[in-house]
Parts: sequence; structure tokens; C-alpha cells
Amino acid sequence: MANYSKQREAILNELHSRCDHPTAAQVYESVRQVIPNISLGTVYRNLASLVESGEILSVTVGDGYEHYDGDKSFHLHLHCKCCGAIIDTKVQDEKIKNIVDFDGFTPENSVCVVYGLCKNCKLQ
Amino acid sequence: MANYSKQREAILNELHSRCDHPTAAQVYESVRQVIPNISLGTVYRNLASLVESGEILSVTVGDGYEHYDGDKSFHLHLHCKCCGAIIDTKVQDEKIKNIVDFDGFTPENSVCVVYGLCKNCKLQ
DNA sequence: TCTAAAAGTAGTAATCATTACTACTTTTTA
DNA sequence: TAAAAAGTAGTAATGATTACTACTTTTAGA
Repeated sequence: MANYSKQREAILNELHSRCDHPTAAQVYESVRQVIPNISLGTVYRNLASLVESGEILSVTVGDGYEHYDGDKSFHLHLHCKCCGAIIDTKVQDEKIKNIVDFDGFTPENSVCVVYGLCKNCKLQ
Repeated sequence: MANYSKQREAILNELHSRCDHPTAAQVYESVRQVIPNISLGTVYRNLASLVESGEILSVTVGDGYEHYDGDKSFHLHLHCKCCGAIIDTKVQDEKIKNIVDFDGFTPENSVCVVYGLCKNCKLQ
């Protein structure tokens, strides 16, 4: 089990206080405002352990960076291939089970990315 | 528009002929049986252009490799955190739209990964 | 409280999947 | 055909992420 550390607490707080999907480097830049000499390796290690323990999710959209999400509730990520935005959209949680055949698989977390064009980019 | 090349055709054939989700290195190993001196860079370049053109999908499950999928139909990837298996499961396509609020977003492709335990690993 | 073991950290070096580059080959178009 | 455009093999470079080490913090038991 993981011990307490103010670094991990600060990283988790940062992810809970924002609604976007920052990369490790972006989390590092923000947490440095609170713990100036925190190291980038510490950010990576804690993000990995938080994903491992299921406290946060990691999201990949194919831009070469891993993104992190403090919102564990089931939702889709709409990734605009034009502007790169990652937009959250809720799903009616209880209904998803009716249309998916899990066949004995025990789901814990999920990360769904839908690629396409956002409203703004579609108009341009 | 992309020109024809036997390398890209072989890569696309390979992805269409298998039901798993190979990495670039695994595609390289297979396609080498057909085109022995194909280069790994060519595999990467063509996989990227096939993803770009929407002919295949890339799937990330957090194991450090990008995986590729020749099946573009909407389905979920069940990723077992124990054995690492990636299991496909169908979704009743037309029903998904009723439970997701796309709010003007135009979806093109989607890659959904559900993390958890597969039937076998659950029993052990 | 102490105190030693366990876990975590900062800072730096190393890794390695992926991308970029270059000289050459294949495909396309007219 | 022939020249332009696109693609390739082979190799070098990139850079996000991971590993390593000496030091610090946390934890649990006396």
C-alpha cells in the first residue's frame, strides 16, 4: 500500500481541481506552484501509482502524450482532430450495461475516445 | 492522396487478416514474411497514414505500445489488467447514440477501452 | 517519544518506441 | 517515354518516460 506524501496529495488535488486532461508535464508545471522543487520523475511515478490504484484515469488520444483525468465517472472523451480539444460527455451509466456484452469480464474503469470534429471546427 | 505501394497493401492485408491488436513491431515481423527487406520505419509511416485516412484504428491500453486494429466497426476493447489480453466486444451500434449526448460533435471513429479482469483471471 | 525499516523524493542518467533524414526506387500523369 | 510526385530502406536523432542513487519522510512497534 502506498504511504502518504505531500507530493502525491498535491498531484491528486491538482487533478481534482481542474476539468481538463493535463499531461504529466502540465501537472508538473502546476504542482510546482505549490511544491517548487518537486521533480518531474516524482510526478510521473505518482501519476502511474494513482492510475494503478484506480484513483485517476489515463487517456490517450494519439498526440504523443499521455493525458490524466481526475474524473472517474463513466464518460466519453470527444477528441477533435482539428483543434485537438478533448471534450467530456456524460453517458447514462446504467444504460451502457444493456448494450454491451461483457461475457464474464469484470469492468473496473473505462476510457473511451471518440474522434471527430467539434461544433466549432465543423463550422469553419 | 496516398499513392499505391505494395508495402502499404501488405500492412493493410495483415491487419485485415488477423483478429488481434498487434503493435507496430508485431506487424513488422509478420509483413517481413512477405516483404523481407521492408523497413520498420515504413511500417510506422504506413500505419500512421492508415490511421490518418481512417482505414484502421489505433488503440492504446497503457502498456507502452500503440496497438492497431483493422476492425473499424464500433466495439469496445476489454483490457485485462492481469493477463494483458485485449478482448473485443460488440455494442448495439444504433443504441449508443441514444445514451450519449454528442452536442454538435461529429463522430468519425472511436476507441473505447474498458479496464478490468477477464473471466479466466477472475477465477484464479 | 524514540528508532529502525519501509516507502518516497530530487536530481540526473538511461531507455527505447517512434520520428526524421537522405539517397534511391516506384508510381503517377500527361 | 519522361519528369514530377510519392514512397522506401537504412540509419541517425528525438523526446516522453523510466531507472537509478543518495538522501528524506513516513510508518509502526517498543
